[in-house]
Amino acid sequence: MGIAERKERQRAELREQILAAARRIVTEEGFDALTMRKIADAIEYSAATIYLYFENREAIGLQLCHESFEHLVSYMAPAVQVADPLGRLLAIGRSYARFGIENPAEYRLLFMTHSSFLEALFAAEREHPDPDDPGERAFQFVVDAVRVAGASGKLATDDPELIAEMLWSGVHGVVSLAITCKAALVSSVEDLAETMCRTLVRGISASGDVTLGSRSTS
Amino acid sequence: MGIAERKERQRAELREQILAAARRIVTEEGFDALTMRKIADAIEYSAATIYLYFENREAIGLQLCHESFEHLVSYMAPAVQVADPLGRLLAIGRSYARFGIENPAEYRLLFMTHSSFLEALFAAEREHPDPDDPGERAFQFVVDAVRVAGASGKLATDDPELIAEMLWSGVHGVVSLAITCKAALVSSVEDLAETMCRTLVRGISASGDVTLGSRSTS
DNA sequence: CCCGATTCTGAACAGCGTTCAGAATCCTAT
DNA sequence: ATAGGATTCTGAACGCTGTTCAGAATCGGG
Repeated sequence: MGIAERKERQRAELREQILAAARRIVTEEGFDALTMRKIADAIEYSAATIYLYFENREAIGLQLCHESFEHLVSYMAPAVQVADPLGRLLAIGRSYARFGIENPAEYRLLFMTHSSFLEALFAAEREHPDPDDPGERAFQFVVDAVRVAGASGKLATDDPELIAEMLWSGVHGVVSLAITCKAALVSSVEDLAETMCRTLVRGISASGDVTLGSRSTS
Repeated sequence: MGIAERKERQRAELREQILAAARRIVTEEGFDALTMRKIADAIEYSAATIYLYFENREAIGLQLCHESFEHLVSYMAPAVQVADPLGRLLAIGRSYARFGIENPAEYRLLFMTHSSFLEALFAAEREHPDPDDPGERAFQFVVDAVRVAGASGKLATDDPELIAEMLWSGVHGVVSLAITCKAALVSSVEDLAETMCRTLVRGISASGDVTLGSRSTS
């Protein structure tokens, strides 16, 4: 009964084609420009067909988000190799910023979309907790790093989640502001991100002066 | 010849009605929900009439932005009364965050809209420089405060604009993240904003320990 | 009171997400 | 081989969007 397998495979393939077309459009023109009819043209099917594979436009965006979260994690993961607790936090911040700068469309989709996919993702996570969820992994990754730094007595404060969210917010601020309007900033995104990471790490460290690794330590 | 005056007054009044209706819709439902036909219903004119008073939907948003910038400045202005340079920076950060938290729709319109009114505002500012422009005033306000702190020798670094933009980015990160998805944050926006302001000021200050004013110093 | 200028509107255009009846295809069972 | 049910696909439509424009209505100076 290889027929059922083949049909399922074909179904999965078309689904993948839809996602590929959608991702291309989002990357090139942004999520607002993602149109069902545009996808339909790209895959050479009618627009109505897409609804046999995805509930609606939102569902396509959500799936793209899941994949982009994996992408983000792949940027941040290497930071665990940095042994020094504060250095690791610095490395995480830098890699997060680099992801946003190098993949603005994905970043916008993940963290800056009006309909807020993040909201939907976190709601889903709350209903069906899944430690393997990339979003959850990414956040826990930061919290853990803060915990390690706290345990080593190098932090001035002791609220891992608060500090993790502050670090996230700080770098997010740089990236999102740069994406929303580069014109409003005189400094380069790179300088801004680097300054932000260093300042935040310096601000949370127990001792005033911190030995900050070289900038290439991303 | 009071007729011309009256006509002009009536014209200005209708224009104001359009803006008032638009502001109400944006505040209650967000900019995406701002529809020409919705405004038309509210002011009891046809949708086409609006185009006699504004070039397009974007122009209405831009005008609302100008007014919201004034609103933002009114939040930050009192911070000049804080004499201590670092305390003033702290006060500015707090008041900026408070504006965003208390006026999320306005904040979103100013700094988080896809079409980026900020971009348009800065482009206009660049063509016709106007020191009285609220946006320009707001940014210069922060830069000046950083300069004062730098001149008093209380800063570790010496690049006023870079530092100003980093401070802006940091608080913007907190506010925008909270607006995009409160659900993703465990900490309260208020705690996050306060921690961010304190950490950033601590991070840029020359001496490690900073005497931070009480939280009510907004 | 006329007539040009101003002000306003209904209808239309092209585009959007989404739905649905029906056509087309495919696979199974006889 | 073929009948027929399930699956897959599509064209047309609905209601919505921003915007344009010809023409109607009003207004005010001469």
